[in-house]
Amino acid sequence: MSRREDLAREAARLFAEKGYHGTSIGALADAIGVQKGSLYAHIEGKQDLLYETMRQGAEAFHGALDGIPEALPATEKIRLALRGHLRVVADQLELATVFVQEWRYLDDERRDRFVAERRRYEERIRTLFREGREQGELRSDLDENVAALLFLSAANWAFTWLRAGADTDALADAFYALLVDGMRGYSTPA
Amino acid sequence: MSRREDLAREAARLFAEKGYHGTSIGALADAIGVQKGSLYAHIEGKQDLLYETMRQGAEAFHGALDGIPEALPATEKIRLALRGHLRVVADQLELATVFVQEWRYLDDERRDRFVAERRRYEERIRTLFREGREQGELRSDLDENVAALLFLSAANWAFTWLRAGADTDALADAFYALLVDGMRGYSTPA
DNA sequence: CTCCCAACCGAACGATCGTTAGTATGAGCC
DNA sequence: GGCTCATACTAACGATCGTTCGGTTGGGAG
Repeated sequence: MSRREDLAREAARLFAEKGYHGTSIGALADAIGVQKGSLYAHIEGKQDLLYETMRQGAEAFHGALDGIPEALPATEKIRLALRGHLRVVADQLELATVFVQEWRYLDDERRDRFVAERRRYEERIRTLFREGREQGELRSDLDENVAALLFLSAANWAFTWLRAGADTDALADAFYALLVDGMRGYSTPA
Repeated sequence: MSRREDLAREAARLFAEKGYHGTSIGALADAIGVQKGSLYAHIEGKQDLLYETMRQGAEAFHGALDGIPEALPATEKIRLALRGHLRVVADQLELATVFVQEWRYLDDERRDRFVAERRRYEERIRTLFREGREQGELRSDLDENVAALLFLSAANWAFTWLRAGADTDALADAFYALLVDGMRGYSTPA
């Protein structure tokens, strides 16, 4: 692993723990075991490290969606999307934490780009629910906006309670079952 | 409104927008229209302002739960709890934003107390779902932990998309309907 | 052996941070 | 008029911030 990657990883760890503004370049240098001035051989500035983290995060989350076969039923794609999202969060908890919490400290231009990327992700999720309704898998009066919002709430909040090593597939399936079948009725009638 | 309350409100606004570490005492003083040294006639330190915000937040959220009659069916209490939570978020968006995002910057002792308060809130929600299951309103195989987690995810994520003035009761009911009846089956069979 | 080059050091920069101290103003009360 | 008290000002404090820069180091390539 290159020194630059070391740096980015340690930065993500500290940003997740103390926040972007709560993490000083000096503290980061200490964590690496180097004088703070030395960091500038690898980065242009502190913003670089935040941006790098966000870029990796966006890639990871979109990548998880990309791995889902287009041909599957919409409900199955929803289940796999939830699995994928939770897996990314658990596998790269610090990355996910920064991704959800610290994006607003990107400088203006980069923040705009980030928000656009996130919108695109949300739209991909919303599309799954619309698809499920239109193809008769989900109830015909389903509001895809509310459904997607509930999905994304569960997904985006996961960094607060998920721990590395958790069985994210089982957790995702539990969430999925609740979303699809509800808390009142009995599970999937045959 | 007292000067101190002005200060707390403006601090919450800035903390919500820029984060605790991203908001300087100087910027806060500017927003009030006063020299930064003058603030110390009203506060002991910057931490005070954060703590004050958290205290108000905890009070608001617990207060919303307190207003729910104990005698109602569990499912109805769940619906009202969701209504209450979203109403607090929409009515005091900046307060809620700081409450969810900035609590980790409290100093150690206060943070511990905050986390305990939040745990208590989560436990109150979990209890509602357990009650619903035990009294036969909700399915007998319901995992109250997963159910409460889904509820709290929707509730805690709301600050990111809710806007002041929204019809939070309608939104809460839409969430509630989805949670209880699911996305697949048709709504409440008669 | 020499040269290169990435990595790092050590010191310093100006800016900004949260906080303190001493003083001034002005309204309300006796 | 004298007194208190909340409010605010000005100036400065030491600490820390992100960043810059000239010099040093050490291992690999030629």
